[in-house]
Amino acid sequence: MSTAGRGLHGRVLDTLGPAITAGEYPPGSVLRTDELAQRFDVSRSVMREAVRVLESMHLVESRRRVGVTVRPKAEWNVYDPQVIRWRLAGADRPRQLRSLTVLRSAVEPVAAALAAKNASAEQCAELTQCALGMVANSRGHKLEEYLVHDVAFHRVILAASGNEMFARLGDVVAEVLSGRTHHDVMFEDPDPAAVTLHVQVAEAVRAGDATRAEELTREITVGALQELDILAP
Amino acid sequence: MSTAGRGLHGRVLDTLGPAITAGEYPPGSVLRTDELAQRFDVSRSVMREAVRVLESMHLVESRRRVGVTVRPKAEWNVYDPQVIRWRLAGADRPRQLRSLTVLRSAVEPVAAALAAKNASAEQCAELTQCALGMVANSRGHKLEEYLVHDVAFHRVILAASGNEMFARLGDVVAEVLSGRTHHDVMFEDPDPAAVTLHVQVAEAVRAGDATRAEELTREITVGALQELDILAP
DNA sequence: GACACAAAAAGTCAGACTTATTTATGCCAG
DNA sequence: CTGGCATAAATAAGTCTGACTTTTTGTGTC
Repeated sequence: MSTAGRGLHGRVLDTLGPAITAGEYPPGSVLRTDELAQRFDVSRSVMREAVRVLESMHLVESRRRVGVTVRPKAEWNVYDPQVIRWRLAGADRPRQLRSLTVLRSAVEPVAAALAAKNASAEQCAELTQCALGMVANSRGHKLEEYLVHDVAFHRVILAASGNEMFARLGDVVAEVLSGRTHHDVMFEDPDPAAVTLHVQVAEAVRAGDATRAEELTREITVGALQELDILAP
Repeated sequence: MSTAGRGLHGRVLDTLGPAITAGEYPPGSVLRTDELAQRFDVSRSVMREAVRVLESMHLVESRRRVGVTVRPKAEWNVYDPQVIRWRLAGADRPRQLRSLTVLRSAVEPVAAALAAKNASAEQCAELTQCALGMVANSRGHKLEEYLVHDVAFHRVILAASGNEMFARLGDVVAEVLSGRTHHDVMFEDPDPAAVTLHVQVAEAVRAGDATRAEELTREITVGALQELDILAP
């Protein structure tokens, strides 16, 4: 996955992208194309292509006579899937995971409400399949199988909302869920209450009950927030 | 604004980007770098940089021996500000505006709730200033002045939430509000009820009342949805 | 049907040249 | 001597060209 070896400029990005997003170069740092080309042992043309990509992500700004300057974090295109992956792979992974989980808590309930209104018969069936798959793997250390169905479930909800902006957050949710299972807090088996909620959401969507689907999904996301101790009582 | 004349490759993107996002090239269409370079009268190096940028936006995919193929809309990085601008400038502007408004309706209430908890004294003051500016320009055909304060208001809310993902949606909200004033439905003067709601949100945030700030903001975004006839009663 | 060959297009590189921008210089006036 | 302004130099990105490499696909032959 990720940029992969898609050409030499991809290799350069694989090390330069994570370095910048990790904050190794403070905002305002100046890099020179020629120097970078030497450092990575590539031609200037290749390095220029890499810089152009970083520039399109608003990670850097290239100006004549001054060089390639690193932009402050506040200007980065933090919704770029590549940037998200780089940051999740880096040191501030926990902070990133929190931001994304909060975003989920805002978006998914609304998406579920829309899905209840717009989901096709196929999508309803798929949703039920996913929920059943979660139930089937909710006990007995089958975390990987559970994760697959969990990710699929949320992807279907977001896609069924009919809103393309929501649909494109499927990858983000997948990263968050995957991260929770693989790196962060994840108990032996998933919370049975959460599993039940997913089943109920599938039912609500099939029944076309937008309010109920939204409320149930909100409970799911609240649970995700609590797992990360995001809560001000 | 936008990519501007930032080099020759920027010029190329200014016409190629809008063309692709407008759907002029159906998904799967094949472009050849050399041909494009000739068409735009630039060198292959410049053309390659432009293609790299389009590739990083997931608008196209470059493969050896086959060429530069246009990706299906579902794979585009629709959160890229540049892509958003291109699409807003094109034919499916109405659809795009609807998608973004729905996104707003999901995000802004949650952001307001967080802002009530996290906003600094300066941000509270700024928020009140914006609300007052909206009131002052709510009557007498001062739409431009009103817009400025409206945009600033929502930017402060999103920034004060303390969540970077929310904060980066400031530009998106600005585009939506600006679009509403300049191109789409906008009555002689803003809805007085909406103006009042903004003032009340500012008060709620200052008072630290998260629930009230969230509910009031939800009313604002519901109004925005109604303006675009997004409602299934 | 398997394998080898040929064509096509992107990918890479090296070097020369252009252009914009910043900084330093130097001149004249106050 | 100092301040400001025009001019010149230095610098790094930007651009172009042409030759070469590599990968992938399609084709044709055995």
